[in-house]
Amino acid sequence: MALTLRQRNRLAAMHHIIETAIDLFDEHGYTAVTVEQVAAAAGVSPRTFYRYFGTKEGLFTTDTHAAIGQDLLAEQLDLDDLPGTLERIVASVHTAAAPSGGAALYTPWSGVRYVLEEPAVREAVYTALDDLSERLTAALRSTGADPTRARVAVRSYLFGVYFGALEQWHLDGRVRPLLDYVKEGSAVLAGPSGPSGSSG
Amino acid sequence: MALTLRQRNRLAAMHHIIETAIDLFDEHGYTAVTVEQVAAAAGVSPRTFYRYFGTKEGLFTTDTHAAIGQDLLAEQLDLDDLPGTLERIVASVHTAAAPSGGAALYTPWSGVRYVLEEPAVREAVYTALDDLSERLTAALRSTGADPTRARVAVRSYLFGVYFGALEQWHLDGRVRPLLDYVKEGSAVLAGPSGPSGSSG
DNA sequence: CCGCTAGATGGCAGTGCATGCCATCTTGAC
DNA sequence: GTCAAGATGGCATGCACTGCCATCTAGCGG
Repeated sequence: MALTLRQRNRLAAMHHIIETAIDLFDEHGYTAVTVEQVAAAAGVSPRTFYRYFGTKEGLFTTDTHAAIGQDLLAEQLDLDDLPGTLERIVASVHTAAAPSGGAALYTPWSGVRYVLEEPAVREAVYTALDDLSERLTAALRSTGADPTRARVAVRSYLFGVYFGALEQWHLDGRVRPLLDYVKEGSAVLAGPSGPSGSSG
Repeated sequence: MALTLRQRNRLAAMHHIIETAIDLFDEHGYTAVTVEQVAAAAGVSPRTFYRYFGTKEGLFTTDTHAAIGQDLLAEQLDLDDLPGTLERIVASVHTAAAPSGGAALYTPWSGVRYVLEEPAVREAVYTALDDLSERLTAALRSTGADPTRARVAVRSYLFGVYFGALEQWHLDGRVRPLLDYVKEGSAVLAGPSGPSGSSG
């Protein structure tokens, strides 16, 4: 591992705070639980909480394994095939969340409910998607793509296909695989008749 | 007019507060100006400011002519032709903002800079788009459209085409008409080859 | 084993956003 | 003129978040 002891302790503490916070949220509701209460329950000071996550919503938007996440994205990214990239990443995260052999390092689905149902968290996630959009748009433009086309395509896949599929998957009770929704969403944009709603 | 005296006074006061606020923002910056300062400069109490706009960012997301806005949307809305709907609304707002004969009731472009450049405002606008997405998705579903297809299509047009076009238009210095960007954005989604970035 | 340096943490005070409550004032109907 | 309803202001409060400084700990060299 390329992480020092301090870095590993930090990540462990962050995961502990996240799990403690979600337990409190499940019991009392997101808005009713204060950052001070989360920090106290997790055994850290509020000041440290803010140093870790920046904001209360940062619990859901901070990439707690930034190194891994960056590697995964860089590894799967294909700017000429955005739907394929999205599907591969969703597939990777999904298998990682349901491990068959090793221990799950991190279960990213425990907080999805708050991402979709809590307005403040949802808002923060939009900002995170916004940041990612900007980076991907810049990357796509560096390959020679038209600025407007690049911007619209990236944003449509992230805010439209990805977030839309995630929400519909959640609303439907998480029965069918998320990947099915992502594929159907990609088909909406790539379909020969365009994304007009008249073909439902 | 269908508005009572109280309603007209309220709208006039809101417009006055908005203009006062933007003047202060232009001079000192958005974050450096407090709600208390805006309220004092506009001659109202902070409590009234919050009753009008809900939040500081509500200055940019509150529809100050809700009745007119709703009429416009309902009038132009065609669920079978989302790109056409978007283009007609953009065209309407643009002509309203550059009046040739009568006086401009409202200039919606004075605050666009903050919508795109100020993170807190941008975030709030995302939530406003999110609300609109939900309403349009519900309307589209009521026509028999597939849930996932409806959700992805609406969100792609609002977050991808509309917001993306607005941002690129702003980044390019607002030289070409916004409508051009919207049309190009719509073409990205409706194009025969799909929204992949390889055709730039 | 002992200090030293740098980074991490905690405590504290302060600011600003936002809301609830109640008193006061204005509007508009009778 | 009277009265109810609505709009406004002032006050108190809670919570998110930040800057500042003191303290503690990890990790390294002697």
